[in-house]
Amino acid sequence: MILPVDFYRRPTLDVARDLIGKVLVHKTAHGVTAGAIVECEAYIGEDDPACHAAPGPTARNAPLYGPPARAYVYLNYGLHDMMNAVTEDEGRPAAVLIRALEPLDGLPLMQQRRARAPWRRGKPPVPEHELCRGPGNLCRAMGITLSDNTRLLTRGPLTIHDRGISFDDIVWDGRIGIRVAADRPWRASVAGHRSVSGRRSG
DNA sequence: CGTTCGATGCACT
DNA sequence: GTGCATCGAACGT
Repeated sequence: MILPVDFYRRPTLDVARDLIGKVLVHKTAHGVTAGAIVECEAYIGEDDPACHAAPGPTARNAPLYGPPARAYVYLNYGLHDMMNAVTEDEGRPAAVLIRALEPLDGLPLMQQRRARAPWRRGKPPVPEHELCRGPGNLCRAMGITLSDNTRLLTRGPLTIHDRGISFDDIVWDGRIGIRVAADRPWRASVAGHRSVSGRRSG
């Protein structure tokens, strides 16, 4: 079942929690890839210094101000595409950053896309649980790029589904990789899952 | 085990 | 010109 628009039109922390275990699906000419979300982060409003809406409306962050259930994709560090799901009502800029997936479908295609990265040339294949570990890596493995920005997530090539997967032990931590407001516990992840980014404990 | 640092493109000031 | 919601290699314990 594809998640309806009303799934996203809710408080962003609720959406982030409920996105854990949901399945991101991308269909392209090369084939279908899919993975279960095991890590994501909430970015909520102009009062959140780490949210792209903090400076107020700009050309880049316009999708955050738009209606929910759309993708907000942007380029970071000149190298990595980042994919968010826009949440809450139009005019309330907020989104959930998808940070890691457990690969489910199209693993060979994921492998192929990861191997095509310039810095991976001539390197051994990526282990399965690392294919979609980290926001930049998952976009590369899934073939998600800037051209998917503003796309509706309720139909078309890029969708998020409920396949009845659920994880126990969902934990909240501070968001990763930001230099401001890193103390807000707005990062949801599956405890101990091998595809979750950041420090591994064993 | 840990920390540092370069690659790389574009939005924003 | 500056600074990223990163990745992974290189180096120091």
